[in-house]
Amino acid sequence: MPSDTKRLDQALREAGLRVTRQRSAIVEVLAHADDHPHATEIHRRAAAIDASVSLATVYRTLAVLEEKGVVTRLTFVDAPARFETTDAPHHDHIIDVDTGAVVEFTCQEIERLQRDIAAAYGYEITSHRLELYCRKRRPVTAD
Amino acid sequence: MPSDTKRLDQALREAGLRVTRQRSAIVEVLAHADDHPHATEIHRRAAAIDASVSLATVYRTLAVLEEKGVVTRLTFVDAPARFETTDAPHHDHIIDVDTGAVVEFTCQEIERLQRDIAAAYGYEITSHRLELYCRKRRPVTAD
DNA sequence: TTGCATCTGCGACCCATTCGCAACTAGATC
DNA sequence: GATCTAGTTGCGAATGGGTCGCAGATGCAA
Repeated sequence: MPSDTKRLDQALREAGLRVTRQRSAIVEVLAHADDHPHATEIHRRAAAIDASVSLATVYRTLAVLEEKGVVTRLTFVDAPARFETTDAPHHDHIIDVDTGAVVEFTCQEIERLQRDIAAAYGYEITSHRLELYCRKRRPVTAD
Repeated sequence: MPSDTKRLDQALREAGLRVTRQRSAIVEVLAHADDHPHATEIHRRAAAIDASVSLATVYRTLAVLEEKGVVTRLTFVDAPARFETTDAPHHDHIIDVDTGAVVEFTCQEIERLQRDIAAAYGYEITSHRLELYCRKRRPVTAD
């Protein structure tokens, strides 16, 4: 039971939300996931903990947690939404187009440039999205 | 009839595709659009030129043009896909969250940083997406 | 233990997008 | 210009991620 589980359970409680069996199962799954699963996958895993968890409840719980800022929804190109716990303050993503793997990264320099650009057009950034769809570089061989 | 229309018509022909009334209407709409319309809006406008254009054909034509690299599909958060002609080599987008307006911008510095980051993780970028969801800055007033 | 507002499962529904299919047509060939 | 046929089309049904309404279940405060 990582502290993440408690943290998320706590988040539910603090938000004035009831801690139900279903929500606990979902939160447990999120706390253990390190692979940005999508809703159906979260449902599959949560159902393994508590068979009564329905997909609708998974979506509802994810929506609630997202609203509370505890979970972040990632919407990549041509794919169902994926989810991650909001533990790190902010980061962007590299998506391996071959495997679907997701790598997180941060770059303060880019963040700064973004703010500058927005400001230049008279805007303030409310949120942003930076995704690099990538392919593993072939290791350098003697061919 | 801007040259864009001819360019797109040409693209159809060069790609070995037939230039039909429907496609001409759709291409005409795209050539004139400067507001990144979504499929339904493109359909509405194309139907005004040729009432026989169906929504299915709009989607099919957009898919074909996208495949040929003549049109780019923009998939923003919580919104149907929008489309733009691929005239400028590359740019990213600022989306006004209040009005839905889209502003294009480029930043070579960010492009470079992206490549560096991907490389640091052993990746090559195949495509990327950078969107700034923004709100107009309140003009400075004496409050 | 009770009371009830919050949650839940279920199945219907929504909305953007795609697909199957028979009818149509661009445009190469005669 | 008439013919031929593979590429296109409109229609309506299907798909798929996600949401909703409702009646029944259940945290949890009292």
